[in-house]
Amino acid sequence: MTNQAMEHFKSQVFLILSETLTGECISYGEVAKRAGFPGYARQVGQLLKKLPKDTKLPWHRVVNAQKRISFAENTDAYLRQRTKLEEEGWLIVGTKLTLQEKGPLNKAAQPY
DNA sequence: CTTACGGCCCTGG
DNA sequence: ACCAGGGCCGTAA
Repeated sequence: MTNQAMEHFKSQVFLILSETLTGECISYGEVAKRAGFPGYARQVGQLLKKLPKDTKLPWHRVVNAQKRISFAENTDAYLRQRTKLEEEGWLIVGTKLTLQEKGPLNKAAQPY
């Protein structure tokens, strides 16, 4: 991939990210696909990894294709993501943690 | 439910 | 040029 393509890819990823709303979640592969680079899921991960910790982008809304957080449970990165997702209405369960099945909330953000 | 494998494609040593 | 290692993915057992 040329540098220019990378730049494009990068900006597309950030754009897509900025467009994912509260209560939604998207997979790495899906982001790559929408960005016009199917198969570049791992690159998406690498980009997110470099985001400044004070970023406004909702990096936590990106999970793997199995709807699981892609961090080991013991890590703090895992904890940060989990906390954020729970704040947005997601239910995270089990030792291996799974995200709630029913897609984007739409009307779900409100607890009751 | 779980692990194992092959394929994926950039980074950094 | 080589190689190892990732915020991955799909399939198969």
